[in-house]
Formats: sequence, C-alpha cells, structure tokens
Amino acid sequence: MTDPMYRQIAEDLRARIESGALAPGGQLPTELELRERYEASRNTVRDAMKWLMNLGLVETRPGQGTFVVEKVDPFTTALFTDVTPLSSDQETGLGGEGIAYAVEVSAQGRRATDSVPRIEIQQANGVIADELRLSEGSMVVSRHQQRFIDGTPYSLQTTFYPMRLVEEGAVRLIQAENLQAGAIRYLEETLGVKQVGWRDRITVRAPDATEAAFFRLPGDGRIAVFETLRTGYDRSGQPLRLTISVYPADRNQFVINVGPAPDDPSSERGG
Amino acid sequence: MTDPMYRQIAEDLRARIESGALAPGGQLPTELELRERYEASRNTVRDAMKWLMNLGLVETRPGQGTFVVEKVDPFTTALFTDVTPLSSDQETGLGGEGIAYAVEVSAQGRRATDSVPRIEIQQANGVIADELRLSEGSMVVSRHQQRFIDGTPYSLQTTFYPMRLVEEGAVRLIQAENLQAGAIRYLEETLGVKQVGWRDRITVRAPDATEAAFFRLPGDGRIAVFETLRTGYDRSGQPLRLTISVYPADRNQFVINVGPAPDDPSSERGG
DNA sequence: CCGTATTTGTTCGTATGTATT
DNA sequence: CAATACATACGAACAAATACG
Repeated sequence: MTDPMYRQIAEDLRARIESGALAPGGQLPTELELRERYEASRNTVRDAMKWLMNLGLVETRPGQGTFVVEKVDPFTTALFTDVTPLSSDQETGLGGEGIAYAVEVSAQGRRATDSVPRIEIQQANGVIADELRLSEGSMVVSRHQQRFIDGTPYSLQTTFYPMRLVEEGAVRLIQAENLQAGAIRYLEETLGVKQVGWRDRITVRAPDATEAAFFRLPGDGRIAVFETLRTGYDRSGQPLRLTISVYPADRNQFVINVGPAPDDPSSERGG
Repeated sequence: MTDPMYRQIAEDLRARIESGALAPGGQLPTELELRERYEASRNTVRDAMKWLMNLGLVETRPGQGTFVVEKVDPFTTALFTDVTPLSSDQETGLGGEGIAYAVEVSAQGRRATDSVPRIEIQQANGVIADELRLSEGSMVVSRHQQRFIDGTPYSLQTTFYPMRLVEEGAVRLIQAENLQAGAIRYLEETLGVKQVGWRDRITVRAPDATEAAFFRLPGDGRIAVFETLRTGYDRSGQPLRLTISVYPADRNQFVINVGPAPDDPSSERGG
C-alpha cells in the first residue's frame, strides 16, 4: 500500500534535488543527520542513499559525504555523417572514404591519443564468429587499443580480422604499429579488398571489471557502458573486420547526421 | 587489501554463472542456504545478491527465490539504412524519402501498434528549445505516443513541432489522429516545407517512474533506457521537429547500415 | 608527521512484513 | 492456512577513508 520508509526518504531527497534545492555537486546531510531528520535507523537511511545512487542522482565518497551528481557534458561520437553540401543537390555522396575508418570524435580542440595496439591471435567465439561469418574456432587477429581524449580514458576498442587476410599477405595486421585510420586503406593496397559498407550495432550493458577499472567506473554496475559493433564488408558482401568499442554511458553520446543537417553538433551548452 | 566478504561471495557466484554452472533462468540457492555455505550472515549474503543484481546477472522474486537473468534477444531498431544496390557504383543515394519518417523496427512477422497520440501545447524547455532553435518559453505542439510490438511495450515517443507550423496551416498537428509515418509528408503537402535531413542523438540514462511503470522495469534504476533525439531540418537548415524516443536498454539495440551491407540484421541466434 | 574527529563501508544479530507456493 | 523466500527495519560494533589541527 504505502511505500517503504527508505523509499519515502529517497523520494523526498529526490524532489529536493530535482527542484534544485540541492544543487549539483552539493553535499547532502550526513547519514547521522538524516537519521535524526527522518527518525529512521542509519541502515534505512543508507538504503535510501543506495536507491538514489542507482538512479544516478547522488554519489558517496568515503570519509567525505554524499553529493549530488554533476552531469558532465558528454563526448560526442559521430557514427555516421553524410556531408552533402546544403545548397547543392548534386552528388549525394556518403562523405567519402574517410569516414569509413572508424568512429570519430567530434572533438573541438581536444586531443585524441591511442595506446600501442595489443595484438592477439585467437579463436573466434560466438559474436565474433557470427559477425565475421566464420565457423566457431576459426582463427582471427585481434588488435586491442585504449583510446584517450585529452588524456582521459575514452574508449576500449578491439578490431578482429579473419586470419585469412594475414595469410593472403596483409602481414602488418599482426604487427604492433598504429594502423589506425589506415587499416582499411592498407587492406585495399595490399590485397585489393575494399570496404564498401558497414553495419553498426549499438547496445548497452554493465561494464566488466577491466572496463570499470580503465574508465574509473564504480565497479558495481550502476553506470553502464555502450558497446558498438562495426562490421565492415567488401564488395562481395563478405565481412572484412569487426570493431568492438566500449564507452562509458555517463559521459558519451552518439550522433548520426543524415542529409544536410546543420553543423555545430551540440557545442554550446546552456546553464 | 582483500575484498569484503559480500564481494567474494558475489565473485564466486558470478564465476559460476559465467561458467554456465548456473544456467540462465536457473535458481540460485536460497539466502539461508548461502548463509550456511559461505558462513556469513544473511545480510551479507543479501549484499552479495544486490551486487549481482546491479551487474544485471541475477534477479530476485519475492516468495520464489533468486534466479540467473535470461537475456532476451533484443528488438532491433534501424536508425539509418542506406539501400544502395550492392553491385552498382552509380548513384549512392540515401535510400529515398521513406526512411526519413521514423525509427523503424526490423520486425520480422512482428506487429507494431501505437496508442492514440496525446496532444499537448506547451512551452519549450531546455533541450527542446535548444534542438528546435526556439527561445525558452516558445510554444510547441507535442504529440506523445506509446508504442507496442506484439502487444508488449516497445517505446515511448514524443514529437515536438514549433507552434509556428500550426499557425501557418498545419492544423492536423493538433488533432489526435495517427499521422505516424505521414507527418513529414503532411507538412510537405500542406506548407511545402520538406525535411531534407536530420540528426540523431543517442544517450542512456535511468528511467523515470513513468517509464519504469510502462516498460515494467524494476523502479530502481538498475536497468537503463536509451533516449534518442531525432531533429529534422528543412531545406533552409531550420529545425522542423524533434522526436524523443525512449527504449528499455535491456531488450533493444540499434543498427545503422551504410553502403551495401548485407541484409539479415541478426535474425539468427545461436544457443 | 601524527593523532583525532568525522563520514561512509562492512558485518553481524534480530524481528517483522509481504509475496508466493 | 501453513511453509517458504525475499523485503524492510532497527540496533550495534568495528573498519577504512578523509579532513584537520
């Protein structure tokens, strides 16, 4: 019938937060103070805090207190941009080859850096075998990188190539240099195979321990991560590569521009 | 140094789940059994359960027990599809006007139904004013719909139009009929304004109480929702409309097809 | 640098309520 | 109605992180 006490406490605090009475970044009363204010036990107050924490409204800092979460303005990653000029109807292209390479940050003045790739040769498991249309257990090359923007962790990215491509001569795939935006071009120059299309898949899930550590996320799964799969295909419709990227969901968004959409993708931010 | 006991218990159970020893849908031992097995108090065992719950690995059902979460195969929503034929290089078009209308479900044999729109005339707040490039407090028409697939809640969707469009003659925007895929065409026929491009934004956040109730989500924020903003622009680069859609993140994914990507977007599913 | 006070984190015990079988 | 299983609530004690003099 009536809500349990810890939810009533949470609801009361939630209302104060949404109304702005408790400002972002501001500190909440301590658990002992709240225990007196609501005439509840400390554990009940803590249950209310956990509720608000799971809603992403507050965060606790041991030894300091409980604070209202400040939303950061997110990194914007363009998954697709069609660069048709606004005033001319001629040549509705797909933005040239350049965009085929990777997910790109619409970084204004921000500096993106990537770690040296960690190369592995491994068996294709479920999703990887599925997307690359290989039989389970087929060998693939994986190139794993940590990506940073202005030094802060931005994404974890792993690209898988069928081992076939290496056997056919693309040996630099198994060397730990930064192919980066050049991987697709390298394959074209070396083997003559060209990526003519791709498919992105966007899902959300809880981070694993590795991801939580890299992105400095809480460890419990209360902050999710985006997982994007990008499968690239050659002219014959055969999968060339699969790139799996992971981004923390609390500070990232994706945009897709289709047709002559104005520029300036959320650069301004009002108070 | 060493992890707290509730996390060790959680880690042990997590390993059993990932290894498959505890199958999806299967029941975990009861809290009393776990209390004996790990020689901990029931509260500590429950802390371990909450940890696993936030990671999305288990769910509890009062009176029944604790169960390993079964992942459903997600609804797939295509945000963008470029239908260039595979074998010809001529005319790399954007797939025609048809795709401009809306986010479309790649529903194979599934039946999509929408509720009658709830129309409101309201002031544009922060995001809405921002995207439609209106000054704060300008009037907008909002058309809100509940969308279902095979009768199960699929998304909550609200489209905002500048009031200016109604004043200029598009009066059916404020009538509670299903314009649906015809809204863009209606604007073109009535006012001669044509949506020639759009921008999508994809973010993730905790659901609010309304959304949690509609999608039957837990109420604490442990299952997030996708929020997509689609802003449509006319030939002059002026925003025509803003559609905000919300989808539960545990049973939805988005796909983007660029260039001649093969069909069959994840219809098969291996055990 | 050290010690103390403050604040959240962990763990236990216990009792009672609510949902399901 | 009874048994089972999770949910709520209280009280207590100690640990760990942080801030401050």
